[in-house]
Amino acid sequence: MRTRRKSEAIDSVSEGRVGNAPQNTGSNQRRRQNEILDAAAKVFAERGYYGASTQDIANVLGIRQASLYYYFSSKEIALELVCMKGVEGFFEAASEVAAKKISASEKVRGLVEAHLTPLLDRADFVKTFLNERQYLPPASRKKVGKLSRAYERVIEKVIAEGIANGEFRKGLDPRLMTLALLGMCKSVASWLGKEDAYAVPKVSQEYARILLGGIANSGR
Amino acid sequence: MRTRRKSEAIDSVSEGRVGNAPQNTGSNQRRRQNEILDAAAKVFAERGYYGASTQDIANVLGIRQASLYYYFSSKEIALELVCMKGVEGFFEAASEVAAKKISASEKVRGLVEAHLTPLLDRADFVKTFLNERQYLPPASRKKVGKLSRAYERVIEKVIAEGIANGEFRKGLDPRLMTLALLGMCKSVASWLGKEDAYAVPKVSQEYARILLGGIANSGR
DNA sequence: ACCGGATTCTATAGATCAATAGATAGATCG
DNA sequence: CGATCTATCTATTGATCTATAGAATCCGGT
Repeated sequence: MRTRRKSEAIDSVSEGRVGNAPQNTGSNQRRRQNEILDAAAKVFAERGYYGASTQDIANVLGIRQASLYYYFSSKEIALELVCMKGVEGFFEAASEVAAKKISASEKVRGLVEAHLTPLLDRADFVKTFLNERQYLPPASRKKVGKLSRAYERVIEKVIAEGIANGEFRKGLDPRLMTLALLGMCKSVASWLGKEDAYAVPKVSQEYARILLGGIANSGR
Repeated sequence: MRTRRKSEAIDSVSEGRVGNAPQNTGSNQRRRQNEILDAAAKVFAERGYYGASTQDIANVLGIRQASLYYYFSSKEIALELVCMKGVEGFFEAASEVAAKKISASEKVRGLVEAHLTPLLDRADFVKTFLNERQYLPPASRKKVGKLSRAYERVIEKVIAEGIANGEFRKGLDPRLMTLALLGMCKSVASWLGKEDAYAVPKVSQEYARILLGGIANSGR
């Protein structure tokens, strides 16, 4: 069924309760919700939002497909939550780096590292955010996009700052540079773990170096 | 229906005939096939392979869903053809650049340009190749992956060559650098047309400059 | 041991999807 | 004018998908 809504099931995300389940005495429910989200993230990251069925998610958990709906009122809401968890932290981490009293170059290093580090422990959420957010319903996409754009603006500002203080070259376009940085980093999610010679610390170090100094042999 | 096959419909791609249609007197059929492919590419690029229905493709063309099967025996084959058309040319164009008698730096510039230029007139095919090839059935994925890896090797070789002749710095990892270049370029497909301040020539010039010299203000 | 809420299950609705079968309109050519 | 080929149509099949309804089970507290 594509669109049908009549019960009092909660459709939007609010106060951690997502769906029509009553709150529990302890935090068991919250814990279980996170397990379900983990499974959803895994399946979304692996097969894409439309390629993944709610049945697939249930299979990961070893429960029945319908049982998912005790926790989530729709597949779309699950996607929204996974995407939010995939993007949240990016803005904060980047803001922290940007606020530090270090050179713009060092900030760029920090930004790359901050972008790649979440791949270590939340890869499925990050990948889903990066690749599947386009399939969110408009309202959710707006919410996620807002966070996303704020994050981009932090990066742009660091670049602009570096240009202003002479650290970066004059003609550089902050927006285009931001897109370049994000593009480079985004693609890491797709091959990390497959290209097993490369782990996050090495990649972030090397990528930052490329962005800052290029590949040319300027030394000696 | 997911898997059903019993008629003599042609399942694999061979000699331009894809499906069970008899060949035409003229090239009308070939032309029509390309129109259908264009529509499929458009829809795949827009909504993803699983997010796009054969009905969507038919709607673009103004014909009935079932009519598509006169030209293509399955949705998967259409995806394979779109992906092949999206990747074909990359290897050749890159090989041409690599064979030129120019410096490695100029080759990198040429490689970036060669990667971004197809976005001008085949954006939907390229996007589908980049984002949807993962959903190909194993046999097709292998075929596409082969071309894809050959392309990557051309880039790696240019980088390695530049390191060997001292143009690029010593510690540089050709594979990682290739992934960086491809990542940067791949992401362009997702925002080109939306970030309307940037067109392909400007982007490829700027991206090549970032890769080669970085963003640092080394001059003066 | 029992009660009541929490959680999962069975069963099914209703919709959509890819693909097939066969009919039919249109063109081409004798 | 009739025959054949081309391209599209109508109609349908069977699978699969999201979501709902309501029954069954589990489990902690008393």
